[in-house]
Amino acid sequence: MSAALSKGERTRADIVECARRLFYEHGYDGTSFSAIVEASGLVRGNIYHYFKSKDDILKAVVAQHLDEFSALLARWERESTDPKQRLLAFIDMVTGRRNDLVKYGCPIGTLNSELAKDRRDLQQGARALFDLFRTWLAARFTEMGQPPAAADALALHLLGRAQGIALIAHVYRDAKLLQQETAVLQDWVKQL
Amino acid sequence: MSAALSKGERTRADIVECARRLFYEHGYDGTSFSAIVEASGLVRGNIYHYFKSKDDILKAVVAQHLDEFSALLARWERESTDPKQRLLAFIDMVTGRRNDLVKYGCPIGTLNSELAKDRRDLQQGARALFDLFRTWLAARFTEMGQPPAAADALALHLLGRAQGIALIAHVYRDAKLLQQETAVLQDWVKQL
DNA sequence: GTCTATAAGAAGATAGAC
DNA sequence: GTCTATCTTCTTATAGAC
Repeated sequence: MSAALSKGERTRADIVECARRLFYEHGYDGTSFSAIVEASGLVRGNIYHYFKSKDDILKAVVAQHLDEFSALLARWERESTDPKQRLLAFIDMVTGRRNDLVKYGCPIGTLNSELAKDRRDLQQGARALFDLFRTWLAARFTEMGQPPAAADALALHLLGRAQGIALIAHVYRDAKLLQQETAVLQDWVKQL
Repeated sequence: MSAALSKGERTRADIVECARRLFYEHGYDGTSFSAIVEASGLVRGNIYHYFKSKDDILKAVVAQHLDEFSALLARWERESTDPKQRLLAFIDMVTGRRNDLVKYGCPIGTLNSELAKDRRDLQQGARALFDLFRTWLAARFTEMGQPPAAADALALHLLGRAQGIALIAHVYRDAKLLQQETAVLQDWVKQL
């Protein structure tokens, strides 16, 4: 439950939301500052009033992602107490977002992949999004009786499988491939 | 066995090799034309004598990749007639290249991932690199008695697993994670 | 908090001399 | 085939009026 936003806070949130969508659809480097200007309906100077640089906007976008995914993970924990069901909720997210995944790839994976090559400073922040899922998934495997090291390995395994599926589906722009592979991943979870 | 190259052909090949390395290490968009100029030791105008645009250089880089990977696949076919051993050769490539994979990601995966967002024209050419492996891997599953549709699905599954491993290892810059996950993938192949 | 104007540099690409 | 010089456009960022 968040408090009502002041005008300034609303403007700031609007900028972050526009940037989040543009960064996802076109990549960080592929999104010019002017594109954010146009999408937000504001003017250049105004945006610089809220953020001192484009890098700064990305940091806010990553923070927003962290908030939203944290809320999602909390919801999955509320919706079921069975660790397997919780893991399946993770896979359901992948199938549920298949249209965007096919068009733009995984928002976390493509962002980290882009930043990892030449913007390691920014990637370090974006990697927190991986850590969020990695930790949460590992906790589910711990619930299933796995010791810590094995739980972390299984979490990374699942995360990697999901990333591979998203990448292949993105490269081939094919939702059927995504469905086909998530089914295999579901079977893997069920037989654990 | 290739014929000796003329001076012009050598210069052209040098440009492609410099660009290939830069595109891999810094991404396509992250590599400026000036960077290719400096790395090749030539001057701007000279490079434009061989390629009419930066996009054109990328197409030549993709073509070179296709040549090299085709040669690699042919070698794996010579080195063993057992389909499982051939699949394991594919995984051995991943572990063998772990240092570069950790630092720069998969040359095929990161290139396609970058281009798929906003340069679909170029990505279409780069996707041929995925098709090369997809077709070759599917042929191995066919050798193992799988019908065509299943062989293709298994090929994409293996390709996706390898991509996921490369991405995770790249994001965390961790060769141990790569080793850990390739071991799991080897086990999967062996139990087929 | 909003806006205009502009700085300062880097990008890809071209023309034309040698 | 090699080179210098330049064009145009786009980039992020800033200064300062209102």
